[in-house]
Amino acid sequence: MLSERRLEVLRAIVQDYVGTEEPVGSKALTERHRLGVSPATVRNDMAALEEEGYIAQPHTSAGRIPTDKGYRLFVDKLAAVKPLSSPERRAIQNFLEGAVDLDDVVGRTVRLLAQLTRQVAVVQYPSLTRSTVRHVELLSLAPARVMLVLITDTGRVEQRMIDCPAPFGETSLADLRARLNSRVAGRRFADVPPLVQDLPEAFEAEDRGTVSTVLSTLLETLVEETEERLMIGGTANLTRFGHDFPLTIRPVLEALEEQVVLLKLLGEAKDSGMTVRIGHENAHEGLNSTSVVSVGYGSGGEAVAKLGVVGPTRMDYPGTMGAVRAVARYVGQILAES
Amino acid sequence: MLSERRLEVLRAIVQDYVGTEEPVGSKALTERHRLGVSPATVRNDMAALEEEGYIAQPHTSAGRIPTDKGYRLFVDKLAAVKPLSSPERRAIQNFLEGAVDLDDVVGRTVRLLAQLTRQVAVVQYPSLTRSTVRHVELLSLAPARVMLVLITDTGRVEQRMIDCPAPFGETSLADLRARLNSRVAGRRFADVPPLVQDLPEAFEAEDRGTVSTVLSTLLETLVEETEERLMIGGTANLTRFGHDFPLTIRPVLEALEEQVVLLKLLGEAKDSGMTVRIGHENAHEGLNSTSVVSVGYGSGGEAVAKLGVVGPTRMDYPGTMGAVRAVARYVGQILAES
DNA sequence: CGCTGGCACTCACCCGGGGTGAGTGCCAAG
DNA sequence: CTTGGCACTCACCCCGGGTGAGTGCCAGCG
Repeated sequence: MLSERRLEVLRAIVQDYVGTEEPVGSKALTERHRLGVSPATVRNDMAALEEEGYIAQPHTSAGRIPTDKGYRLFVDKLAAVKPLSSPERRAIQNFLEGAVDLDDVVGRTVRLLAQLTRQVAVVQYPSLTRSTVRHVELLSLAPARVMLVLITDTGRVEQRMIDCPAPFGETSLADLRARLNSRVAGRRFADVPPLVQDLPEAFEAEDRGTVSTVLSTLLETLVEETEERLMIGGTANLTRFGHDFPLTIRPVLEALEEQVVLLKLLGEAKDSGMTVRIGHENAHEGLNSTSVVSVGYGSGGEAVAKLGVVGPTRMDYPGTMGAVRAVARYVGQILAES
Repeated sequence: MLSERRLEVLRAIVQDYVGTEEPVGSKALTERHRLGVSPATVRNDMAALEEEGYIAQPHTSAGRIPTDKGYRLFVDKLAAVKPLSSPERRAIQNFLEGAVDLDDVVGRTVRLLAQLTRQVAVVQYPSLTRSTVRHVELLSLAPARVMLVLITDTGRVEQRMIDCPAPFGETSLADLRARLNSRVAGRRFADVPPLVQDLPEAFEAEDRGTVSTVLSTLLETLVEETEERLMIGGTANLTRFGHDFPLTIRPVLEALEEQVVLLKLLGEAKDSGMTVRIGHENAHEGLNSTSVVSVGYGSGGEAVAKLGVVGPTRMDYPGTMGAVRAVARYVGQILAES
């Protein structure tokens, strides 16, 4: 177990390194932090910390920098989430309140988060699995061609084109539309399948094939669209990454272009509470020198999606966590109101 | 007027510089191109080209690099668009044919273009202005609340929530829906306004307010959504930009995040044929060291949107132009089929 | 036993200088 | 107009010494 002071030394190292981006030495530490001990003592502590793997030196006779393990200890034990100032909070609220539709909410959120943290922001669209159906619409575009439109309570609209096995009359269509809506409107996606299972039986034999096709398309949509979309922003902040750009930044940009990777990234995070994944804790190789701070957000008490930021492992964790948490809360509020 | 040979020298300089990314000198030129003259002669030509502003030297006693003006002359007079090889063409077609919906088409196109050109690709969603209305749907969500859904021939769906000034019955709604569709279905957006102007007159006095509201919302949607969306990809290719990254890449990333900037960028391009904007020809400051190659694409003979790539002024123009043109053609085909 | 000051050592970083070579401009001759 | 020759420039590379921040170790002190 590390002594109290050694933890204090680690905290000081992390703070200084995050500020200066340069390896920090024993003398500088004692000057900038009131540790109450001499550089020599700090050196001993540093040797111990290095022994335990919390810090490392880039080359002999240079200062120390925190390792992933060091950052991990820092965020777990040493860092308090830093709340935002009240002007900042007001700014957030004002900025988000101007949104006119879901795309706009997500767009504003991503820009806001990128600006607040000065890092890359990632915001997942509210997920459909936990959403409810607001309305299902069926349109006849041709005798044997129907368009299915699904509207969710989060304001998302999905459409599908359906080729029917047999011509389908306007009256049958209206009938199906009415029955469908009375059964599924207001229901959660996951609850829909059993509710519509027996619907074909209510129709004439000649229409049953079409009804089944429509239903299976609907269920498909519910499942497929659980594969969520997301928006990213603030990639320009990657240029503040380090001095050794090309090699560092490239894999990150590549990873950020793969929505699949990002979705997996957010998916790996805990469903409730804030998650911080540091450096090599991220499965994706390109993100081994980045940290991901993410949190769920939602309109009610329940989280419907996640948002977060991606930045260098050398980031201001307390500040970033504070910003992420605050933004998530306000977005939740906005969604609940609309 | 520049002599034939001097133009040839300029072409050689552009080609070599694009290949090596290093200033090119007189001796290297004569060695790599069969110009039939000595380095000394080339030096004279280079001096003349520099005098005219087509090339410049980064510092005294270094080779020359083309200026924006030099590239301009190159693409206007000296470069032939390079057609793709037939395996490439087949690959394009195969890749695009797998698309399942509009988002997918655009997504695939952007990835394809980024990969082919190894640059940043920008693809605009098919625009609504030149599209036609496939169907307008009205849904009653509450007595005085209607949802308007607009479906276009390119497969795009837009929805708007409308608060009615007075309750609106199902029968009136059905009536309006029918009249609306019979008038506007199949029409181009721009032609819609005069066609619906007199519609309120066909309704009872109590419903006229609502009908007007619905109509104005529809017209608003047509106009507003002319503000087009777009998708970008291949930003990781920016890392191949130059050796002096941070300063070059940052403004470009910033510009790429602003959809408005990109839309303006594509908007400035000619409506028909390929447009190449080189370096300072781009209004936006952040893109002063980039070139933009763009072209319109569409399902019929007419262009409904644009796509293009953004890359360093030092790019392979013939190859890039060939790829852009080919992709635009195939996307047009795909859109026409669906 | 832990803290402290002292001390020798390491090593990245910062010059300054000579050498090298690619490239240039100019000129006189073909 | 082209060409070979020539002197000149200057970015780049490499080398070597000086500097300073930082380290590890150790002996002494509370």
